[in-house]
Amino acid sequence: MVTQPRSMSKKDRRLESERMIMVAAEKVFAEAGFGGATMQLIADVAGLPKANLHYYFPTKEALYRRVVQDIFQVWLKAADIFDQASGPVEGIGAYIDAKMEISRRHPAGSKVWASEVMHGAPVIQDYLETTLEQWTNGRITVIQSWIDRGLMAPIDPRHLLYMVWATTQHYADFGHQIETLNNSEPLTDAQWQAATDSVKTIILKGIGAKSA
Amino acid sequence: MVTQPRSMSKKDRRLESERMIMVAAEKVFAEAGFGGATMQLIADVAGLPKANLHYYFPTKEALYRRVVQDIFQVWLKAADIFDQASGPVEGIGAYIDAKMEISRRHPAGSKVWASEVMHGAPVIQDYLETTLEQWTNGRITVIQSWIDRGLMAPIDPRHLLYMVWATTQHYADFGHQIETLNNSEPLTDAQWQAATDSVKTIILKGIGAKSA
DNA sequence: TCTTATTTTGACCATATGGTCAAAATAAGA
DNA sequence: TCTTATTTTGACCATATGGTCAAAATAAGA
Repeated sequence: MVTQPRSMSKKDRRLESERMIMVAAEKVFAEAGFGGATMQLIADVAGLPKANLHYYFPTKEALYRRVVQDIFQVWLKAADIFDQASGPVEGIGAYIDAKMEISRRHPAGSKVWASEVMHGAPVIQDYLETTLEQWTNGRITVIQSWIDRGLMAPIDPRHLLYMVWATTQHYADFGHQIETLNNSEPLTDAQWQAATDSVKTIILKGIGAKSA
Repeated sequence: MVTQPRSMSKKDRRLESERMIMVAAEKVFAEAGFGGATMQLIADVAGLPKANLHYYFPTKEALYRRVVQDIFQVWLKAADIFDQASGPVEGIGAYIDAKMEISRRHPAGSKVWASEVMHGAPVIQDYLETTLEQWTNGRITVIQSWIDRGLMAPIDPRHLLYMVWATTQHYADFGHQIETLNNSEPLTDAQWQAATDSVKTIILKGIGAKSA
């Protein structure tokens, strides 16, 4: 099946077209913002006529909404690591690893998310109030239990979470600035590793984390 | 002079109009992004007819450019504190204080800056390559000297700076998310203080900072 | 008071953009 | 092979938006 797939099934075409559009949309929304993105540009990037986008996604906003929801899922998944950890060194360490990896692999998604929140979360406000709040409270409980067991210093778990989010996402959202300050070169594997190590070292030491 | 200033001098009118427009523009650009902002909305917020904006600022882009440049100046100024410090506890501590204060007082400015950088810095790329790079290298030298004098652990100064930027600006850029997770209430004075303290505690402890 | 330079403003224009529509193409099933 | 349901696409439309312009208003100076 290496040569021409010639004709795909209707179902496959649909899935493939939707995927092409979503990928293109994520990229364009990240680079231009919701207001600056045009359906025509997304269509060009996806390699489809503009009218076709409107066949799959009724409006620009509906397409944007789907992109943001997708990103939120990736974001949540990375958080699972937290729970199966025995203590802060493992849990927060692994969470930082996962979030740095996402920043590296999905910078566009991170930017779309940042942009959405910065503009007051017009589209995912309900997610913030439900899913995100629950997730956050759950993690706060876990961190608090580590504090209670003497596995880390009595830091406000909330601000610790914000610091992890801020720092890891910064490498995606402000990637352009970081690249410019790196002689306009993308970070190498080694530099990403050094960045991740620095972040982990400072935070884990900063909260006095002990292995369980 | 408490009552009607009735007629202002031409010079004053010019200055006041420009100021009104800049303030309105910062707000609207922060809330809607460059692409989503309209000259009409900026005019409405400024309380002036749209045609008047174009008398003072030839194009939307020129107005945006001025807003971004203004923000960059505030940003740079906060950094002066760094130099007159005797060691990391004082220098980085004061820098975090200053940046948290900016996040609190000028959230719109911070958002415009974040948005500009996220979209590849189309307007202030030259500043990133010149002023920002020089400032960064200068501060790296200072931090390195602290490390050499044994006043802090051998952390890569670059990643330390990124962490400070990321964390402090997060409280402005993601202020909406933080507010949502705070029962949809803005942070109180005490909460801002607690946030600032948390950030300072974790980072200063994380880099093993010693008073000079 | 009169003239001039600057500032303000409503009306207007060209263009870009989100979205629609109907005809053509194509896969699925009879 | 033939019919039907789904998908694709070029052409088109209404509207929003950045920007222009000339007339009116206003402050500065003679």
